[in-house]
Amino acid sequence: MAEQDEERADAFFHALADRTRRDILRRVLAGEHSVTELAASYDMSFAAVQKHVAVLERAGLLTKRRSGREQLASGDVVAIRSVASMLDQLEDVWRGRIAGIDALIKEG
Amino acid sequence: MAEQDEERADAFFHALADRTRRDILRRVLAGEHSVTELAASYDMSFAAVQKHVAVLERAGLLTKRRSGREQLASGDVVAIRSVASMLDQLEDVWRGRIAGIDALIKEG
DNA sequence: CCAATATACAACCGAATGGTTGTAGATTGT
DNA sequence: ACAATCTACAACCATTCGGTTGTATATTGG
Repeated sequence: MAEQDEERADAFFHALADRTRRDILRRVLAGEHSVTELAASYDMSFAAVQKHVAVLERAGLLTKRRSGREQLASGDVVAIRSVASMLDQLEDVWRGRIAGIDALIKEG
Repeated sequence: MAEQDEERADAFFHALADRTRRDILRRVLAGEHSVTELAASYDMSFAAVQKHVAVLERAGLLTKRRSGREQLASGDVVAIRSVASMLDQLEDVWRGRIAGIDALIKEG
């Protein structure tokens, strides 16, 4: 896998490795929400939530759109699909092992 | 999602958020490898690699089997599938939004 | 039995993470 | 114009992370 893909993978998985961020992602996948709206849902400071949103944005899992003084966040389902496809690639490696074993059995 | 699932998700995504660990996972998905064998592949101490293996093991992405003085590590494809299904659930949330929009359009 | 091998784990260290408070810049409504 | 609102970001702090070295414990081969 290319270096750039590894960096993307680092960012993706790191962003997903926090339950507050996963929860934020669920909300913004269901529909647009301003940062203030999101922050109201959690027992932590606005700044903390804003940082979580920024992590998700840097990872490309979420995009923001300005609307007046609000910043409306939206989940990016395409990015989520690309994380899923990384896992599929891991599965393919495993299938390769099985295929190898099958080949050995058939050869035997 | 239940508390226990969130903990599993934390462990899964955290384990996957490091490229050395993802690489180890690829190797042990392809076939069994001892910790020493794995350690030989990376430019870091044996102890560092052993810790990475331990993180993957705690997350349930890898299992070990003793063989003499060696510990043979093997990737668990079922665990990987369950990470993928967590992403599928996120996708479902997004589909719910689309379904909602479609409904609105049809109503309108 | 004993030396070599394979693993595990503790203690430590610098950097990153997840949280805080405080400050400052846009934008809006009156 | 100006007070209120929404957001961004810096500085700080405790904890976790990813690495190190060193030590201890099994297991094996000769």
